[in-house]
Amino acid sequence: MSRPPEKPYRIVFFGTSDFAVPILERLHHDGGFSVLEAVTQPDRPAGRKRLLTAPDVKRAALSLGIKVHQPESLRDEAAISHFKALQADAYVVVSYGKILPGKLLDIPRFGGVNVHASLLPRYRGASPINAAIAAGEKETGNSIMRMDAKMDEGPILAVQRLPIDDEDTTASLAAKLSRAASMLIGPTLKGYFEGTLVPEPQDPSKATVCGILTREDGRIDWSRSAVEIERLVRAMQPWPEAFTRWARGGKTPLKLTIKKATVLHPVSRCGNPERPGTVCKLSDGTVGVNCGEGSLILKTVQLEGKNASDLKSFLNGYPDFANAELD
RNA sequence: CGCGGGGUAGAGCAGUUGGCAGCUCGGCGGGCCCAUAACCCGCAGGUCGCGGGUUCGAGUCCCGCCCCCGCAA
Repeated sequence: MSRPPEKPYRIVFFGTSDFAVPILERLHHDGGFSVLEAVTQPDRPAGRKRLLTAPDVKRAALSLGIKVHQPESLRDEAAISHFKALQADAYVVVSYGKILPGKLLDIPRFGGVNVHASLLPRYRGASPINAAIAAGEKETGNSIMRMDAKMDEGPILAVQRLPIDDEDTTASLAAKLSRAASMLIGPTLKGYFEGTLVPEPQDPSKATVCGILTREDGRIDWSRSAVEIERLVRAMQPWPEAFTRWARGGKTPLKLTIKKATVLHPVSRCGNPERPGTVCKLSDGTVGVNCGEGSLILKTVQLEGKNASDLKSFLNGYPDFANAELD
């Protein structure tokens, strides 16, 4: 506001995944900022063909005409001198995927500002959206903080809250959060730069931490409750996806991904109260699975090697699934 | 050349040593019933992913290509 448009703040953007893209775009189109370059992870081999793949932020930056920088390391002398030469006012960091060393954060006069998709100090760490859904939270949000050397522990500049819908997956919720954060980033940066926003320290006694997800985090433990498993299905979308194993006819078990499920009953089981993981066919033609507590209706599944299909179709091809034991 | 599974009716699948292309669901028509995601009768619907080859004959065997999926990231 007090800043004339010919002197925009000089920003270096650090980001990698698609979550960061709307925020980068917003900053780029905001006349109050000049995005000097987008720092993102190097292209990596990905996909079935092991093709070298560019991060989403790289593609977005290129189409916006923003210079892209993909250092292997931020800790060598070359990196330090590169960033010193940029003479940025601040770094904006959104799901970059690497820790920024303190030495780097000390370079710009306003340091680093990070967007984190949780209501800090809860869900610090690498998978805040997944963790919030899996825990059954009713709301989550974004926190914009000033960065310090420790992970997600810096003082808070701004918070926005967002309800978690019963149907939300990590994919759908991340899209909402990303869009929301893109609206908040500009005003927050300006407030911070101009001193009207006072960073508030986090209360460490309320902190929780979530780690980076692995494939195994998607494995379904049928001894858990139906409510928890249904949340897991949504929390693990789009990756790694909730899965179980089906040893069809005693053959080698195949991975069965549960793409959509609903809670049949939170407490009681379907069919005979067998061991958890037992499938039972219901009178209306749908299929339930007994859990440690309650039972789950499967809606959409995908067997290893096959395309995803709804349960009705699946049963047409695999009628024996109605009596399957899942593991 | 990273490893592996797959492509057959609208959907999901089966198809044996090469020998008339099948099952379940869905669709259409008819029947039955107080009633149904129930049951009975009938009908339609296929360039078997694409292109070559072997053969009297290929969904099936051989070669090339495309696409989907799991592992791996």
